[in-house]
Amino acid sequence: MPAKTVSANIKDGEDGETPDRSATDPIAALAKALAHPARIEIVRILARRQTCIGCDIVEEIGLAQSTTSEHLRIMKTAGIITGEIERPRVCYSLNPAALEPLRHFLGEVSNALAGPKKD
Amino acid sequence: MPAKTVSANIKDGEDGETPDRSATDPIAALAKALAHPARIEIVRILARRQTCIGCDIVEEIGLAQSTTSEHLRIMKTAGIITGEIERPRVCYSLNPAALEPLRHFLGEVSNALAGPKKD
DNA sequence: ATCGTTAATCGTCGATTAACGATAAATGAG
DNA sequence: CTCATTTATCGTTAATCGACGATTAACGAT
Repeated sequence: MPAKTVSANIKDGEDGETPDRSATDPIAALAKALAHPARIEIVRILARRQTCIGCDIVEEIGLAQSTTSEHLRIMKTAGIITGEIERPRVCYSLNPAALEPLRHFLGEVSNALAGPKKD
Repeated sequence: MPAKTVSANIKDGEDGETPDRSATDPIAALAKALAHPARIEIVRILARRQTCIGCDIVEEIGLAQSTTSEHLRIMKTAGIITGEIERPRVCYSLNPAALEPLRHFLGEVSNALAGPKKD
């Protein structure tokens, strides 16, 4: 049995059974950025008060400042939030557009079983 | 499996700052179950051919059988897929309803910034 | 110039994840 | 019964994650 690793078989546009993760990786990356209760909570906070927030997030989620900063960094990297510097504060805002690929994916999945008679 | 989440190491009744992750945890758990390219790919496969699949998934995603089985287990635990035993095979199916909380959450987030005319 | 506030970063530690091979269980075929 | 097929599970290893405290950087105010 040819055991191929997930990353090893992504070489070029070779034929055969190249799983083509180029489309699935961004979705997984988005899901990963949301895969923590504290980060979901942060998104909720930012959705509630769409005005930028500073260190209030730290207090509200009850984790250490450094830990919270790390969660913010992860979501900033994923594009889910943006941080506008306003020394010495940073105003965080939600960027819902970044979540669109994930939303679209979930919609596709639901549709696939709802009406697969389409061609 | 989620031994200690954020809410686990927060003392209760300390200063009345209980973040209440009871609503965010399920969302994060769903995101976590999707937070891997191979699992996204599996969902895609099952959405494409809504008929149950067996070991074809193993071939299609190109990972070892044991690794694939683990990914299937994770998504089964999250309720995203179901596995009907049909010895010696297992027919996997998608359960889109399980993704509803995550879909709803993403919708809420988008709406929050689209129409925050409420106060 | 010094202090206070706010964020980001570094280093560390324990827990979890992801991957694999090997093995076991269950069943249909010969 | 024996073999082939398919899946789940065990044990292991390397990598990543999540949390924290301590430190640093950048300002505004005194």
